[in-house]
Amino acid sequence: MKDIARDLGVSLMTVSKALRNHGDIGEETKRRVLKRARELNYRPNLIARSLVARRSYMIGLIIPDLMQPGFAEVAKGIVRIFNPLGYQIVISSSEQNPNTELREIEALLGRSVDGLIIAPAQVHAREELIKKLRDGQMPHVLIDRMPTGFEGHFVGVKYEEIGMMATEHLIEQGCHRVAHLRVPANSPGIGQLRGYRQALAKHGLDTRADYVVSGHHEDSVGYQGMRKLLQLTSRPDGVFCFNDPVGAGAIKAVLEAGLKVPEDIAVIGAGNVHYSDLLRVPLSTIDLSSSLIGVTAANLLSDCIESKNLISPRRILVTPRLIVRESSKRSAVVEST
Amino acid sequence: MKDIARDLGVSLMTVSKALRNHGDIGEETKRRVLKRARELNYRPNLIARSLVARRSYMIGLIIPDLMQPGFAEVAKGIVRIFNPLGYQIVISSSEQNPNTELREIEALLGRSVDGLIIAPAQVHAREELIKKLRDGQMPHVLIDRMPTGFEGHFVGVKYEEIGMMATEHLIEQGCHRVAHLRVPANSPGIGQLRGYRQALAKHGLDTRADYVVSGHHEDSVGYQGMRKLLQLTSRPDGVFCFNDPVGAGAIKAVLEAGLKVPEDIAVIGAGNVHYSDLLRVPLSTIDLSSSLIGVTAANLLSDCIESKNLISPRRILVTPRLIVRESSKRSAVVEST
DNA sequence: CTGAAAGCGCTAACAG
DNA sequence: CTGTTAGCGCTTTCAG
Repeated sequence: MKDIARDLGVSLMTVSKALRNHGDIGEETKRRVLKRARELNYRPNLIARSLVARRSYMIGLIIPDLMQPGFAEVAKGIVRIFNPLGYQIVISSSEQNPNTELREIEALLGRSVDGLIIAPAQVHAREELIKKLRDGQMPHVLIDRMPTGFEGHFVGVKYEEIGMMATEHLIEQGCHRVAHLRVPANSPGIGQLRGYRQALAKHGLDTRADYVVSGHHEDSVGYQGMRKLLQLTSRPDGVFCFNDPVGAGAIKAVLEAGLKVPEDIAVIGAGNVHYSDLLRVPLSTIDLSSSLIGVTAANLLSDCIESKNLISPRRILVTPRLIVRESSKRSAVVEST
Repeated sequence: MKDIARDLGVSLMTVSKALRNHGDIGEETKRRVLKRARELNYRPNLIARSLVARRSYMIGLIIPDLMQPGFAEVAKGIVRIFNPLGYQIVISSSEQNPNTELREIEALLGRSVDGLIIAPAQVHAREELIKKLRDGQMPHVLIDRMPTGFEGHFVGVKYEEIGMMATEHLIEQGCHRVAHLRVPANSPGIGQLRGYRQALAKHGLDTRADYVVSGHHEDSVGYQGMRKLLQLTSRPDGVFCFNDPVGAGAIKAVLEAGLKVPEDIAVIGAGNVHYSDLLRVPLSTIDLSSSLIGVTAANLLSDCIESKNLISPRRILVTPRLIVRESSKRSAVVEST
């Protein structure tokens, strides 16, 4: 920049203004500056600009795990909104660890990002997290899980509605003994369980404790949990699974036992991972619109950043969508009976 | 920082040094500074630090698509190496578009990232890309695809070996008519095709043009392509698929036609996406160790950044690994015959 | 329309 | 061990 000014015999300021076409500048001068800049392959130093402008045009994103398809989708949605707006995304992974999460937030704040989007590692967020966010003046939006005690912007899914929708669908397909395979201790899981119970109550069905099986690892709970259910004297005829991988595992267990899906046992998952269509039995599921969550959160955050006066906390819940595939399609059976 | 200095009656420099425990500082003074810093909830401004240190502790990462499981895995590997080293990752998506890619590189350079990891959008990279990277003094590593004419660091997979390995496996399982379903026009695809042909040649089998079916969309080529193959008078008895989704589609088509996998037609994919085990028929595959690619690239880049004198270009090829599941397991059949 | 002065928050290099 | 001086690359403010 100094070089350009020297070469053209004008002041630094003139160049600076020309480069940002900041009004008050001669047409002719501007053209000359721009031309020389291109020749010199000039590239503005965003770091310096950030320092004085107090605006970094960076957004911090913290998620528990990049490889969980849902979060990758969320991230993609966010990138798609912010990149064109001239923002870059700084991504960190909390690895499901609240301490790492806190450390990464700290690092992002130090970088003076313009805003923060966080998918919290835990429902029971450390008080520090809540406090740090509340007291700081950093715009932020939480997504996916809503930690207890948090009062700011939030974008998520109606997890209860997922449970409700899935369970009700099974009931409508003629299931009378609906079980639930779950991974406990996270906000989605709790909401889904609640929805499951509500649906049962609504249709006058019993909630049996042994029909709810919890496991710790997504990978195993579907298969192992289903095997447990199969041993019950009063075997369930429908299973609502926490997510699609669990559902896939459940189907595997049912088929291995020589039973049929959905005739003997109907199965539904949640998340609509894109391969659900290719399973042994195509899996019915509830679509969570993760990408929409990302987009919505990004737009909300962008509003917060632009608007001078702060926006009062908004809670946006995206509506889940039922997707019916083979694994729960019993209506034909019911009709022909 | 100024506040701390004032409060303690010391100079700015003293504070600065204490904060970074930069030798030459009194134990006592240091403790006092650190204490006051904590009280004031001081957080160093990394932007300012970057400006003078000419080191941003940020790494730029550009990938074609966050949602492709392979790239998410790569990204995770990179994050896992760099976060603990105090680096943050700025992520951009090229959306498979060379222009966007160029624009994002430009943006990242402007931010003075310390290094760049790029999974190029195209094999035939724009000359601009090559030139920009070569001429700039920005450390960089390319991954996954190696653009023609590029001469810097590269980390990828031996795509030929994938084709070779998969095809040879099918042959060893007793297949004599091995077909290949592919998505053309990208570097992995070309390498795999070459490996496929080499394997056939090595075992004295014909390469029939109608056994190689190309499609444009991953989602459809597996299913549609397989249907084409099934109509051939001399039907193949083994199919090597470009990746697992294609393989899953192929299996679907075979089963629909009333044939059995692997007895009538054995199928193998590539990529080892984690659900391959849950398909109608568990899919054999070649594991690409995407995570290892990320880790390797990150380590290499980190070396480049640390070392003063530049490292001569390195090409690292990760070795793929055969994973045998139901979809290709015919040996039992062969043995019992 | 153009430019001179001051400073963003921090640090490297040296002098006390 | 501590402090002074200078400046990173850019922008804001205000005076020509």
